[in-house]
Amino acid sequence: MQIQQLRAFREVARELSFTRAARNLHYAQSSVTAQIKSLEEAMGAVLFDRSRRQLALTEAGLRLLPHAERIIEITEAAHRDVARAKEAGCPRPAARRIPA
Amino acid sequence: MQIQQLRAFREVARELSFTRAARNLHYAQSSVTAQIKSLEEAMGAVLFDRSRRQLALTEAGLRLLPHAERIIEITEAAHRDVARAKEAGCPRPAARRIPA
DNA sequence: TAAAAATACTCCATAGGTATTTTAT
DNA sequence: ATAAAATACCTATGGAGTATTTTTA
Repeated sequence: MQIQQLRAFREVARELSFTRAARNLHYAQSSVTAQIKSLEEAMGAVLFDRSRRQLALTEAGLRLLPHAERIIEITEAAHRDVARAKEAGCPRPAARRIPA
Repeated sequence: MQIQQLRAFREVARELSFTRAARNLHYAQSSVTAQIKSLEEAMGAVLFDRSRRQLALTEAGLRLLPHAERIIEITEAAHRDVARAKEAGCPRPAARRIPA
């Protein structure tokens, strides 16, 4: 499971379209297809029902989605927090006491 | 930022040793070094203070760690939840209505 | 017919390994 | 002198693209 794949997954889930998701994320359509397929293999489950015209999340996909969103949120928070470490004065990293 | 890198990062943070982390995760030492370096580039910050004998987390590393742990936890929860979708009866995925 | 997804293929980047060198005690 | 981390190097896998085919309405 990769964060990048989760972002593609979330976008496809939102758009219910591989093609539109690809456009939004600046990927080729085939690349999004490959990312979802790879994610499905990692999860051991099919995430989208492709059998009808209108794409739909499967049970497994529905279960994965909130976790994917949470992970993406946390990665963003992590980036923000780490970026803030640069502003904050931290003269000697090793000298810091670890907050409980 | 990749989940795999976060796992390596967490292990190095725990062991305060690239070598031991590599052993624990069944990687070559150079591979862990590369993963951390790549993560550091992704985060735009040095995560470990390598200047002394005893490895230590930097300010940025300290800030990243709880996020890394959280993300790893969620990936595990995601796997569990998706796996449970297989036991649970889900007769026709497409028939499900998407919860608002 | 027309759209969207899947597939075939190509290319290149990079992940991981082994072996070696550098560094810090 | 000795651990440990960094580096050099090599290989193979896979990620991303273009072009094409298949599928479904």
